[in-house]
Amino acid sequence: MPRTKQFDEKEVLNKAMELFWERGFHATSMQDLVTHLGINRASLYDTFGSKDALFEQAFALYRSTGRQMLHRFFVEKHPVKDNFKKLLDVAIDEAINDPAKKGCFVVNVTTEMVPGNDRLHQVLLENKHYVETFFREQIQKGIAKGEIGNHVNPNSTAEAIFTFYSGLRVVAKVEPDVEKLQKMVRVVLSILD
Amino acid sequence: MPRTKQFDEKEVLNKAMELFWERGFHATSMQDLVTHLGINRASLYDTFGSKDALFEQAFALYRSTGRQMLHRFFVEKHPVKDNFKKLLDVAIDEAINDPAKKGCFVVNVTTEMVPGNDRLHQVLLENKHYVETFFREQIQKGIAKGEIGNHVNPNSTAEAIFTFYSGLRVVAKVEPDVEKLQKMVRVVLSILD
DNA sequence: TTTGTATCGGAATGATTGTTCCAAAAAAAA
DNA sequence: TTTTTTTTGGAACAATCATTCCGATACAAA
Repeated sequence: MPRTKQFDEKEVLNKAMELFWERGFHATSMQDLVTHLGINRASLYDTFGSKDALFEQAFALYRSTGRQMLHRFFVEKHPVKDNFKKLLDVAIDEAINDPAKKGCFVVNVTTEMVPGNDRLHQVLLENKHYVETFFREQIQKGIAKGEIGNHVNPNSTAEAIFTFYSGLRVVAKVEPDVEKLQKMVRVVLSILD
Repeated sequence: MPRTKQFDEKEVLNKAMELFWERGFHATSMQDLVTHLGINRASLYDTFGSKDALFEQAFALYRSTGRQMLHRFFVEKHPVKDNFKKLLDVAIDEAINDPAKKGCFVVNVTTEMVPGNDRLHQVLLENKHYVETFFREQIQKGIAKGEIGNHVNPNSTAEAIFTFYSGLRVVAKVEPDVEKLQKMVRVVLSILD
């Protein structure tokens, strides 16, 4: 009986994610969204609820796809350090090739919404622990395989890489210089030696 | 002849800096500023011009005091690595002891205003080069004094520390855990060995 | 004390904010 | 074709946005 939706919900959410990612929560108005998503105001509210709810869903989509990519990078048979290098190299490529200079949505949300939004703060904390745990496990595998010396502290090193990664996505916004960034990554990854 | 100002301009600018630093540009309204600074709306516009101009002045104040602190940390007679450690330790202390969790104003401005504000982007680029140059010079001094091995690349290592520092101030917003942060710093500073 | 000028408090501006509402349109089922 | 349900377009909402304006106030020089 109901009329069919004239737009693809996932497609629209993707566009909303891009806009929030680029401009942030406060600098993106519902009018901007209506214009860029190409759907009606009422449809936007009917489908996603509110600006806050839409933002939350857009951010959830980003983290979800981010985790999928993360797992895709870490190929079991490759040396662990190579996998980390790949992860950082892709971050550099993204920074260089994105004319919009969006950076990392997670980092952007951290600096914009903490303090002020406890709900998102908790999401960010969970995300941090998830990624750090993943990194730690990878380092432990590397140690077990003999690729990484057992003098390396898996916990602190995982946290260090997570932190450096966050910083990389900030500074790459300011100066997206491939060579500088790559040389820098090489220096930092020496903590795995 | 003119009536004397009933407020200290520097004091007011400091309060404006704190508010912008904590909430960011877009989430801080002129009404918020009028309320928190304790001065009149008209006085605010008469003294600082506009919201944009006030923000720019507040951000300039932050960078100015930041540079002063930077130079104060690096005591010539101390080992260079100790000076870097002190810099990062103070960043940790600030993160732990600031209940407002403001983070770093420079990082916040980077993620909020780039892309979108070319003027601030240029300021951020200049700031990056300034700090990186300072770091590089310190590392070169360390090498000259024999404290740091000459296999260390001053340029890339300076950039790496700048990047890690930026990341530190992001993740410390999410999880201000002293011990974790300190252990992490120790790991990263091993790139100077 | 008078005069001239800048500050002050607060109202008023027009634009934009997020959100709601409603009549019209459209599509699937009867 | 008729009925039913939802989407759609756009107007309308009150609140808030940055900014301006003005009469009243207050202070320093004359």
